[in-house]
Amino acid sequence: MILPRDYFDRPTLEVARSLVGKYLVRDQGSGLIVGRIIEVEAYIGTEDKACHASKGRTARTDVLFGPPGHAYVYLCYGMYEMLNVVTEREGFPAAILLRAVECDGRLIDGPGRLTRALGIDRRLNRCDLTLGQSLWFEDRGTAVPAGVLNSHPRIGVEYAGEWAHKPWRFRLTTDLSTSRRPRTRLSASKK
DNA sequence: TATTTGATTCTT
DNA sequence: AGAATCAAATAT
Repeated sequence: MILPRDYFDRPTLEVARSLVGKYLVRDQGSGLIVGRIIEVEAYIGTEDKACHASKGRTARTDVLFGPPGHAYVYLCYGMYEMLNVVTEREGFPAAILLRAVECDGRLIDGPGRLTRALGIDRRLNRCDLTLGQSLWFEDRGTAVPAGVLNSHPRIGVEYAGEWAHKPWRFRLTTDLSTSRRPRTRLSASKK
């Protein structure tokens, strides 16, 4: 079942937690790429200094203020495309960053790697993700067992002051994901 | 108009 | 510890 717009029209933390374990499906015309969502981060409102919408409504952040269920794709560090899905009612800016998926038994760990693996770039910015075209989310009925969903502080947002340590990153504990965690994470703790 | 800085990843 | 690489934000 394709996740409909109503699914994303809810409190962002609720959507983020429930999105882990769901599936991200990419259609580029030559077969589907399906990834089970392992890790996401929530960015919520203009108060959240880590959220791009904290800078106000600009050409870049406009999509965050729009209706839920749309893609927010932007370039980071000059080389990595970041995929987000917009949440909450129109007028309230919030989104969820897709950080890791499991694809054909392989862990694709990192938002830049994820978009590269699925062939996602800024051309998909503002696309409706509830139509079942190009890119969408699916609930395949697989339940996430209790106790395997952990929350952590978000990555790379040390500049965000008190907002930096909010536990708005959600990650599934799997055999795959526990094997190769840290390192790139530690380097992000620099100023 | 110029400089700084990231929702990162890969190499040394 | 540093490079790669660029658009948006901020300073000038």
